[in-house]
Amino acid sequence: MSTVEEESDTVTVETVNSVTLTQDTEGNLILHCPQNEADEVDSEDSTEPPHKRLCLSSEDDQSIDDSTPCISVVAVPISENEQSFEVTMTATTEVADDEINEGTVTQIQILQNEQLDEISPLGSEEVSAVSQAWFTTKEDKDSLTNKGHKWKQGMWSKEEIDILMSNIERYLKARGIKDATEIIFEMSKDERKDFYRTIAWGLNRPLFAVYRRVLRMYDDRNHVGKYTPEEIEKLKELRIKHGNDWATIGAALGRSASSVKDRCRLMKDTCNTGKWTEEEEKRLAEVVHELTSTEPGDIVTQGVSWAAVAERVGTRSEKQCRSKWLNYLNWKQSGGTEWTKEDEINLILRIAELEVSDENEINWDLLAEGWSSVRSPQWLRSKWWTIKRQIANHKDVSFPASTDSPAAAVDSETITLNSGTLQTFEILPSFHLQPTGTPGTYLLQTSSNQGLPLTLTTSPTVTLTAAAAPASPEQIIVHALSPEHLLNASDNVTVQCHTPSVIIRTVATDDISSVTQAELTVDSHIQSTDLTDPPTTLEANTFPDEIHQSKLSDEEQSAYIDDESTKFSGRNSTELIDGVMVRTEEEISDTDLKREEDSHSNLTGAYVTEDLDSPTIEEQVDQSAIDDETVLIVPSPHGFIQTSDDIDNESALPLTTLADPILQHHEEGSHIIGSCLDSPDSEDSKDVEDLVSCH
DNA sequence: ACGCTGGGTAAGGGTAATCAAATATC
DNA sequence: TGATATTTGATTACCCTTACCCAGCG
Repeated sequence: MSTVEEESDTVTVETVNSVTLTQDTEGNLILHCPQNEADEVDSEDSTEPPHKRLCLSSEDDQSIDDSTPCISVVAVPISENEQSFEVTMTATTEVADDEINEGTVTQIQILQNEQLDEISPLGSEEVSAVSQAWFTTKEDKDSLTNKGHKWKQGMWSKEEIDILMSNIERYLKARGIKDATEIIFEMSKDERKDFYRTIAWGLNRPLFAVYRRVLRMYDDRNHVGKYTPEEIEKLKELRIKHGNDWATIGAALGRSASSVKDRCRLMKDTCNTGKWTEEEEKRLAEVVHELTSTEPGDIVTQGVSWAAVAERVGTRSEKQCRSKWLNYLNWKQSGGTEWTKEDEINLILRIAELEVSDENEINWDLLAEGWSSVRSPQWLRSKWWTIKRQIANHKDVSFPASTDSPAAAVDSETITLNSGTLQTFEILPSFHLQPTGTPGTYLLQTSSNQGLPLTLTTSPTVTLTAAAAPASPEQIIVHALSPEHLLNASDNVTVQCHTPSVIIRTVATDDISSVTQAELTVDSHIQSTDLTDPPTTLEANTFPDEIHQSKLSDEEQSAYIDDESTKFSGRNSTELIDGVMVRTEEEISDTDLKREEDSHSNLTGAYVTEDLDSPTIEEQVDQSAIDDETVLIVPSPHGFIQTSDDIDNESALPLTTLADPILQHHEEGSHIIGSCLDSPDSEDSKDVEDLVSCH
């Protein structure tokens, strides 16, 4: 506990650890802490620089939570021998000032590095050490590496940029500076002392990486866009005049040095453009193999000096050579096969199986290994990106969902299918399943600021989320359709999911008391599906009773089960109907075809086909009832299909916690929400492939 | 003189977005 | 068969790391 006294330009805060906080005339808060006392809480090897973090907490000691202002500062010894260290708390001035001005009692804790883990998302000793190191030399890097430090490389994630921007913002605020460019481009090194170090906090990147990024971000000569023919001409002249003095050339062109440097790399007097001739390709292959000491037919994706290759090829730039080789020629020469839809699905599944928390963790080399239709790891990565880009909100969706939330949280991957074609794939944040009181019935809830986990774009789209929460006894797959998709069912939509059995039914508005709710109904006592046996059959008689049927379309419904396959089948083929149709599809493998033959044999085939005499969606859902909801009901693999009673809307409904965010995000109105429960104990269930068609 | 700090530069491997040509589909 | 949509190849603006350099300072 500490008391605060306020002075004209200096604030001193005494703490239990006798830490002294002062504010200088520039508004910086400076912490003074006797070394011996710091040692009490810092048992670190004294050879390690003291990286401490201050935590301000209110008197009621809410400990460390979101409501508690936490601050990050670097504690740097004033000198090796002095018994104190000094900290500049630029990032937290506002919080500190508030506390101080209000005269509240503030507690300052000095946490050891280990403790930082508890309060900082990225906080760890490694993070501190890395983000405060410039890495000037190879030795610096090796030294940190040898100490077990690791740091992030590659493209900056949105989260990292957010942290950086936030750090900069707080730095500016603390010093009353309006524009960061003042610091970056106008201040002297001395004036901006500690700027980069301060804003690097919380980032697991070396200081020079932060420095680079900040320079790029705030350099208005960067991001200027495409070079005009005039600029190119001028660039050529300047290049002759100034050689590799990129800074000078850039200044003359109003471009950043790196921009003009990069542009010059693309301009080679002898460069051809357009289609490669056979002769060029031949030469490229020869040069690559020669320079890498490999043989024709070998797969070469790394360790190639493209500048050297381009030099020898003569008619192409290094970029052109690299692109041609990695995206075509090497694959062609080594007997690669064509990329198919199955490959695409396979890619999605393989990535899902990796269960990596960050896309950057994906080892594309490993993933591409032995995959004949993959042209190169780099190519595969871009393929993945292409798939992702097809999702409208892919930029807003973080890669993985964390799985360590309570049982009700389900991590999901989403696959969007459009008109029978696999369109997109993404992994979404957690969903929350809430028991409704009706056994086997859950509510699906998305996190507060998360949009509907469904990609409902201009064309009929079904999004399917495949749950992968190991802790959840019943995994869930959800997909949805906008009402338009049902009403304008001129397109076929097929959803494939990894569950042993799927049954879809629709529920009219009247059946649902709240239009803002989405209901997932799961019945666990229906017929059990033996996933260990190849084609498993879902019995037709397990299908919903009159109530269900009244909500189902006239069309046949079927569920397809394939426990052998770990892949999604490629395409679909569904004819359209009015309403909702559940139907088995099969298209790729012989096995599938065989099952198709058995589709009407409920007990032996992989399919369950049912003819339901029910109104069509069009009949049930009129425009005035746009908020109607359609529920897809999917039985647990080990369970049974729910009876009509179970699915009774009245029993299932009063569920108000769900869906508002979903529906609000999608004004189209009603959606079909379906769930597939995956068996908790069966790995096989993951290998099950279901095809459900909705029309 | 030397090591450290805090930058700074050039080179080049790489990514992601866009454009255009080729091909498929309606 | 022609229009349109989709796929694929090529291009390019921009990003990031590596390796090296340098001035100022204690």
